[in-house]
Amino acid sequence: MGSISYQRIYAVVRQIPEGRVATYGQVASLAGLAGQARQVGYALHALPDGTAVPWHRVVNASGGIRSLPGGDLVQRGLLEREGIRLDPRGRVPLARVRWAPRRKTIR
DNA sequence: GCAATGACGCTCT
DNA sequence: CAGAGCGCCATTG
Repeated sequence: MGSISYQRIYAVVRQIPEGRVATYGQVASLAGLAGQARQVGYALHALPDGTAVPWHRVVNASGGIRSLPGGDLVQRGLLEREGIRLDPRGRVPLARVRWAPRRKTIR
């Protein structure tokens, strides 16, 4: 792993429970990187496959998915498998599945 | 060390 | 609702 920031981000993402999602900005704040939503995306992009980090539970502020070309389909599938139905426009209903952090994270 | 890049976010048009 | 512009800053060449 390249940097400590990445570890902070992974630590937060790893705490997102099944059936729930968080936005990049949200993760950034929880990781102590408020305003650096980009870094979160960057970190997840560099995330090696097979890691215990539920990267698919992280979406952008609009509930939309982007990720890699074609990778968005994978993420969509993983989310639906957790019971998260996507909107007609292919977006996550944040109003219902947005993860509410337990105080200091880590329960 | 500098310049370009980027799984984003927010505001204005 | 779509597009454009600006901010924020670690990682990379």
